[in-house]
Amino acid sequence: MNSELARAFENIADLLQITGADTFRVNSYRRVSRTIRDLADDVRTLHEAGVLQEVKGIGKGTAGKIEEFLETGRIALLDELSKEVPAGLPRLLEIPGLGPKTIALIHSALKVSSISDLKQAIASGSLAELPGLGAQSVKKIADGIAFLEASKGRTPRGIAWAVAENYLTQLRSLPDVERVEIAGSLRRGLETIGDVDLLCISDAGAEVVRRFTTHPGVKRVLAAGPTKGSIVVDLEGGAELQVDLRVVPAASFGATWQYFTGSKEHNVRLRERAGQRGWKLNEWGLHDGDEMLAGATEEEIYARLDLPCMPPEVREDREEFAAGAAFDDLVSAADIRGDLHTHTTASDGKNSIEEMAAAARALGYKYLAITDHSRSSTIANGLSLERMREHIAAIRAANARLKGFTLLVGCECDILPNGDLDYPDELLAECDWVVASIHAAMGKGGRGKLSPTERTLKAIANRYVCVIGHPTGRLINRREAMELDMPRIVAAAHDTGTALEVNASWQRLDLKDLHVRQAIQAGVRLCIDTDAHRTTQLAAITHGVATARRGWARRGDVLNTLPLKDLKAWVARKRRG
DNA sequence: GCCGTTTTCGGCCCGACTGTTTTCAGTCG
Repeated sequence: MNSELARAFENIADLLQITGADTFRVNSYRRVSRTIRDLADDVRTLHEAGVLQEVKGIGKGTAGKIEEFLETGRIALLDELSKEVPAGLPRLLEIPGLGPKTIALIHSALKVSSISDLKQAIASGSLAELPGLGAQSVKKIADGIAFLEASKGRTPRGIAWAVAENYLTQLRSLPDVERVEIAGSLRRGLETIGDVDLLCISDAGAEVVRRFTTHPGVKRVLAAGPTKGSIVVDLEGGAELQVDLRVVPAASFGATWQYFTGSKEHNVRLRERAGQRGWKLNEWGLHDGDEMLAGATEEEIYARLDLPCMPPEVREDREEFAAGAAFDDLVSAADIRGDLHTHTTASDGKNSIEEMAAAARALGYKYLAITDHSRSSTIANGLSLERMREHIAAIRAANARLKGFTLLVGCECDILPNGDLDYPDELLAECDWVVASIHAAMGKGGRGKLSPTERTLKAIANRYVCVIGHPTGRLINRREAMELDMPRIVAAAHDTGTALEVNASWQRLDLKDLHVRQAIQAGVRLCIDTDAHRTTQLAAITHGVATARRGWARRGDVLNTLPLKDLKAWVARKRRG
């Protein structure tokens, strides 16, 4: 219900924008849309409790429209706007470089109402003849269409991260470059990225930008000036990704880093706060008239505004400005003492038990759970009862050869379509650690089959199950999450003391940030695990940590920050029930 | 459309860049 309503308000905002409505009114609808999407509770619940208008950003007008939607399934304003504006027009807003004013112009002057119409108008030359548009603008729009069609939406963070690291390394090797950092949504830990933002301190801006834009991997150069360079690179599968570089003086680095890290909504709040004190905040610093109050570091900017220094992952204008919000003990990668979901060659992994253990040790871990697939995951070479018993012995033997590091015997046990676990309790009892996951039959259930929610609840009720692996089953940009009743699952996890996983694989990031927040607010423990199928994937823990931090997870919320002794005590308590 | 320790009207974040202009509008982050 929430996401449906959020989409409706987003549509209203798009349509209003094209019809030339007041920007502030448009922004109100966008804000309401985002607020509803982020809501932990169902809007219907809030409506029935009569507290809808207590939510910040929802006023009399939008509350009325929510009510209208709940009662009739429609919103009259949206219906009217949809009649007025051709269906293909809002899609044009997605074209970079093309905004509402130009869209309104080309629609009224040329009857353009879709991307294909627009392409024709470009080809025929009629677009270039419109007032205010010239050859350059038309080229920019044509490039924007090409980019939109190639980029296929947002880039998963794992892919964007690799691109960013490549350019970081290149830039850091240049002379006259003092510092280079990642900004933007990548720094904030988002699961998908629009473009990569890089920031550097240097006195030789033009030369740095020249080296950046002439790097062998560059496909197109969008801009190249003394302080800014912008390029497009190719990704696998024909997709493209934009990378922006900005060069700034050291005195402004903190302000610019803060500014280009965003989010936009967070920055708006921050500048409002500066304004309330009679100051001005921009990308160059925090100013009182001509006097610069802060700018070299982010810490001093937040401090001058009487705020805790906010970790990038919480800068979303959710509740981080609320009084008393503190972020000192958010979980960090350095807190993680072991990985509790990994695979070996015994099932579908690429490395041996010993190799995985060595790689985990190299990361500074104290323990590692080997959790290969259970018998029903035939496609993943799941282990039969007999093979699992041999595997248990092999893990124990490997562990006996290790000093100062512990291998835990585990399994990733399938949750079957009827909600039963794939191994009998006697075998689960022989394991130190049990991950239970759904891998097949992820549809709705029905015809006597259990729903994913009911299957998960049944698994949670088993005392040997320590954690539910990748609970929603989504694959970013490839497979939708299962339809789960998350409040029920979170409540059951809390009641039974079962943990929920934050799967750190960048294809999954499951639980996602908002679910993390729901879970920890209910007092549920998390495990941040990589689900590594090879040694190199263990390092991806950072993506899971970022996701957990976006959900405001503290060190104490995450089981695998515990020393081994405490972790084992936790398992023992869970088994006693 | 939302909001209020300048509170029911009149604000609502800010600057850079670009391309088309001859003083500025549109777009972006």
